[in-house]
Amino acid sequence: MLSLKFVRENPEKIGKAIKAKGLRIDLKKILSLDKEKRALLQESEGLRERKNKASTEIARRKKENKTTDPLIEEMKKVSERIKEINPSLDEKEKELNELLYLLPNIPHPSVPRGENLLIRTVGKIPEFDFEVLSHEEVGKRLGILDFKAASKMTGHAFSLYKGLGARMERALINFMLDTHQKQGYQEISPPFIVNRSSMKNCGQLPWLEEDMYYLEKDDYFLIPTAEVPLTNIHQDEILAEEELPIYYVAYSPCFRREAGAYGSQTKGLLRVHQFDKVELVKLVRPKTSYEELEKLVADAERILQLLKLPYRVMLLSAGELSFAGAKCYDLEVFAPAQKQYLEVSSCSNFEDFQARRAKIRYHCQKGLSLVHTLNGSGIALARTVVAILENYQQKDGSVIIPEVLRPYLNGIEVISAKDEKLR
RNA sequence: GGAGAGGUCGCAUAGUCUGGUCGAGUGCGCGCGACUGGAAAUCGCGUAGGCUGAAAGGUCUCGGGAGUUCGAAUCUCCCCCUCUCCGCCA
Repeated sequence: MLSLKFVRENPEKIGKAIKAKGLRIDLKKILSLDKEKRALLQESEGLRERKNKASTEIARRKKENKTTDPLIEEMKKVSERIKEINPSLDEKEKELNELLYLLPNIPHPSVPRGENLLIRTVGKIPEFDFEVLSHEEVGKRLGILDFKAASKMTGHAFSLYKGLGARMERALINFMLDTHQKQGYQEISPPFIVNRSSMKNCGQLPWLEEDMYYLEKDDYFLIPTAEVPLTNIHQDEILAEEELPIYYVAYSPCFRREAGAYGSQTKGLLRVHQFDKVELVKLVRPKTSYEELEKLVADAERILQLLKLPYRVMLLSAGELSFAGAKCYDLEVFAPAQKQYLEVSSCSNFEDFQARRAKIRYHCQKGLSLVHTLNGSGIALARTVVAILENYQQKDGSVIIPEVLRPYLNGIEVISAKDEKLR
């Protein structure tokens, strides 16, 4: 969320951000509401001042056994006036607050206006002397992916991993957690269900409610990413400066309804309602946050480098930026059978947008300041599996297991249809 | 799910019965200072935030909300959370 003060002083900037993100918000209404609210607040506070003064006066007089009746009579009237004003003040405040929650973050000046910007391409795209199969086909032939079973027990766009498929999934999770943990991220195992305010704090709400799995009985949500629990660990806290920066890593399944996404990229594992992900979250001092963003990207990239998968880094344009993000790099892994790059990580700096909502502050020389929050996938699993199956496939239908994963799989080097025993 | 006890300024607690000099006492912690060769101990001062304001100040906040009252941390109602016991359960 943006501060009201900022909104008051920078309506043009916000207008631009709203336009870039394709939202419809009545900014003028916010500004006029703010004015009205402040006028009412002034009157209300003046009345309260009188009330408080009279109150202590009444107390004193009572002690001295003096008459208080005229004062009480007067205060009855003042209280009535306050009660007259307050409902409309509350209403205005509430309305204003709701509108404020709709405002997106402002893109950082380094964010491109038009197209996404290619920052770098890393790794070699493999060449095949045979026809490359899609991950679905590879997975089906090896018996490690079973979409039919998943759709029977649940529905469309769910996945089921079997045997070495399931074990590779687990290996990937452990490999990623270990790698990041060694880089200084503290491992967290959080709830996968969160309440409404945690979702609001991260900026998932109010715009994306339709994309969330919602547990109506409890007013809870299945997390769309571990960003939500991780970012909320310190909600409503004032941290000591020495505690920063804080780095967290967590594995979680991610639940997304993907409302309205039917038809686009829904084959196989490309877009599913539940996928595993290892997530990185940082809480940092504001002046270091852009430096920290670059390091975050590097930390996420390391996973792809160690897996020896070809990928590219994109800097998202203002239009592609998420609601809460100020700057975001996407990591996209190359999938040969798809003949395209797949997004496996978004690394964003939210500046103080989430921290303001979550009230995460720290003591600094100036007094109190909001922290900056960042997060990035490190990395999303389903599409990584796509990339492994497609990049590491061999002519005979088998798939070589990336070296770094072998220690997590009892040294197994290849997934082959013949090796039933291994599974 | 049932019964009980709680939720107060970093932590621990006082205040709630008996409404008013309580935005709130004390201890610990922390900061500054004194004492010291230096330190410990001791002593003094300071130490929650929001909004508003140039500042002085004003105002709001004692888990959240509603109510009673001239006046609510304190009384009433609803909700949330924590702890203990019981039930259920991996």
